[in-house]
Amino acid sequence: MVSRTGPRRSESVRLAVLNAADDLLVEQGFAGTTIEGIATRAGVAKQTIYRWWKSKVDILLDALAEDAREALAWREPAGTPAEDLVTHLHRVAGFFEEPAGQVLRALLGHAQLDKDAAASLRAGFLREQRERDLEGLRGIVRRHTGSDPEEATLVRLADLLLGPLHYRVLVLGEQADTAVLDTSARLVLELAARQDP
Amino acid sequence: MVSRTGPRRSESVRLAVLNAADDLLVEQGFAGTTIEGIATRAGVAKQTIYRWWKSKVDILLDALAEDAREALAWREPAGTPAEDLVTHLHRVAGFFEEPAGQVLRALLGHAQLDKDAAASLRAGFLREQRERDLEGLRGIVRRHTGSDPEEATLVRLADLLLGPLHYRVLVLGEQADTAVLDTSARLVLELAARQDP
Amino acid sequence: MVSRTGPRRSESVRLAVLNAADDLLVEQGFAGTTIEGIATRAGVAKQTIYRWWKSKVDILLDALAEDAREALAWREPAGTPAEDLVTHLHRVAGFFEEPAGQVLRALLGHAQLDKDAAASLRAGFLREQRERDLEGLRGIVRRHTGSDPEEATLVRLADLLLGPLHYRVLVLGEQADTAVLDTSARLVLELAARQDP
Amino acid sequence: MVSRTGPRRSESVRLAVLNAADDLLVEQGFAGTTIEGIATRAGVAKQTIYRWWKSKVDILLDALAEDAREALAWREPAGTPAEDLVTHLHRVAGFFEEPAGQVLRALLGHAQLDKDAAASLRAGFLREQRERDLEGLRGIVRRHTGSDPEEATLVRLADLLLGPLHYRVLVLGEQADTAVLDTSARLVLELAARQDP
DNA sequence: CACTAAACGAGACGGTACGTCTCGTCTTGTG
DNA sequence: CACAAGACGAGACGTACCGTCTCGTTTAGTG
Repeated sequence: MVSRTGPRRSESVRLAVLNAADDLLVEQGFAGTTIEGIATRAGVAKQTIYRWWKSKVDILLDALAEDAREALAWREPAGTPAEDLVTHLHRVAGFFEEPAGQVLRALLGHAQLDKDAAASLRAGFLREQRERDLEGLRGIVRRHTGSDPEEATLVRLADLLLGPLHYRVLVLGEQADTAVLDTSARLVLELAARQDP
Repeated sequence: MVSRTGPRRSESVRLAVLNAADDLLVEQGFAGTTIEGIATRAGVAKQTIYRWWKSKVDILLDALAEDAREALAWREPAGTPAEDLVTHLHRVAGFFEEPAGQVLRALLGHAQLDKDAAASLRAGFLREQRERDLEGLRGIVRRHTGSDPEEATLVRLADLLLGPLHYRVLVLGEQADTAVLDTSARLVLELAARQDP
Repeated sequence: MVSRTGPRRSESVRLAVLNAADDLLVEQGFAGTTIEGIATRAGVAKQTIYRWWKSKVDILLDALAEDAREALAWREPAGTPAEDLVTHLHRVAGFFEEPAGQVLRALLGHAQLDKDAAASLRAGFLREQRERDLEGLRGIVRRHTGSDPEEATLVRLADLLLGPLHYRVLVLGEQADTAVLDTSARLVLELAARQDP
Repeated sequence: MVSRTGPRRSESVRLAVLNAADDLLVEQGFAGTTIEGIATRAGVAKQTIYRWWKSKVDILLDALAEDAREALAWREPAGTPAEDLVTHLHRVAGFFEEPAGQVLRALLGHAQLDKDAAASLRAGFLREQRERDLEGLRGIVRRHTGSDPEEATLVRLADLLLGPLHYRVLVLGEQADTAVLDTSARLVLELAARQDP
């Protein structure tokens, strides 16, 4: 006999918790986002939260997976490789202004403070996003040069492409401007064409 | 008459607190670095800490100022501009492995979680470091090309130089490798020479 | 539907707190009886104490109610009215030497220092004890004289009976001796018989 | 050589401290009367207070000595012994309503909580006041009966005289009314005349 | 249609750290 | 050298959440 008796996990509870966490993060910041607060706001018992999530970081990771995958996905070709690349970069930059982007920012920030949280984030969302980024960039380069770059080269191109943007946002705390995004994109394509970096 | 009567702020207390905070951050992480713990470790009363610092972040900012300025300074020319630039980048990358670098990492992480902390960090240490970086890079470019870059160009070059490194460390959580640092440095000098980006 | 869901107040916690408070008062005195100390000694969290009591005085009032009612009760007739009256007085005098008597002494003392505490003590324990005293004395007088005294007379008799005892203990800080207790008792019965004061 | 060099204890400081303590006790109660508060209100440094007094109780004892001696003194005969006795009792009852009476009440209350404070109070003010009371009562009895009472008798008479009053004020927290004071006084004189109690 | 059995709300509990308050001591410069 | 000013170590205050643990109630299958 396989199936259990009794009630199943309530999907409405799950969504209420994720939404409450998202809302609190935007309204109260990371420190103000407490399990106690999420429970109250979601109309849920603390025990119910602890039944399904290990910590508030775990909740936010869940919320992020729900929201960020699509927002940071590489889209189908819609113009020249250069245009598509710049468009993607701008989408990423814009993402950091949205609520879901705030969640990512908070998780990246918390990852600097907590090795376990860092491991979870990197083993899950960041690893997948890194794969999506490399795959997306590989497609752009292929369309631009007609051939696939080597893996090591691709990795370095991705760092050059995404590094300045993240540096502006995470370290300098400023929105990335068009100039720096355009430069990054142009450079990456130029280097890819040279087959040199 | 200018000078106050009564005892003055004790410098030994100040140093004991900064050291205790540094030590605890490395040993226990950011969450484990509590005011209570710092006070105990430093052999100091909590009230004394609250008299001089607003929060543990404030303490860490103070500790950072004490330790990081020199470590992240641009040195006098010692080789070709390219050599000096790569050397500097490696020094920055190495800094993140040191205790003081852990403090910076923690503060950058916490800045993603707390707007006030972000403002303090950016109004103080990061603004000064940004100035040092721009000034240092300006000197390198001048020696490399014989003339000063425009300010807007310089800013973009700095983002290209430092972005990939910080992206590797803060987002991907890996040490920056020689390949990516060399590429960043080489590219920046090439762009500076072209006077184009 | 009446009953709440969830866990109920733990009686064992309540008793542990009351006992810890009693013990600390005797061992450390009133100032040394801190909420922190009670919590530690009772093996209880501070928050648990604050959930059920407003202050340490509130705890001591609770402890007093638990212990003092019986000790200060008027007993069934066991001899002549005069004998019973003297016996009761000696029991009251002896009570001040016991731990529970120390609690009452402390609360009476603190009531001189804090109007709120005074109000709590008088609205609760002291009012009830006053009623018990008047009722007990009324019974003695009835047995002695064959009729009930007037209420105003009864009040004055109670003050004459209990005043010297409390004056010795609280003001002079000496144990009440047999002579003064006997005199008080004898006088009160004499006055009651005269139906005069 | 007797006299010291340098400044002497400042009498104005002494009075400022005593007044500040008195005022604070009336305005803020005993707990609100802190050394820190007294120092601020008196415009005096804490150290200066600790130089001359051991604690706030010590200050209040000092203030009491200044104010209460006269108020609780037995006056010269002005009428019949009975009249003088009742008058004195009313003066004592009234004293508890005055600021200086509040100080005595606070010190009596605190004496229930602190053995050291109790010892100081009883070794000083209370012992002297007890002597004044016995002496005063002895004079009244002598005038009333023509002879001196025995010492043991005198003590018991004093307890009967003052006990009900103090019981009303300190335990029941009510003002002593005329009826109880008159009864006490009348009884004491009657017993003295009988030469019996 | 009972009879399980788990999910859920509520919330008591032992803890830990928070930031504040006052204590009594010690230090420094002024009159 | 008394004094004002105030830094300092100490430690209790009352609060906020933590994560764990009962409780009764509700909701599905199972027999």
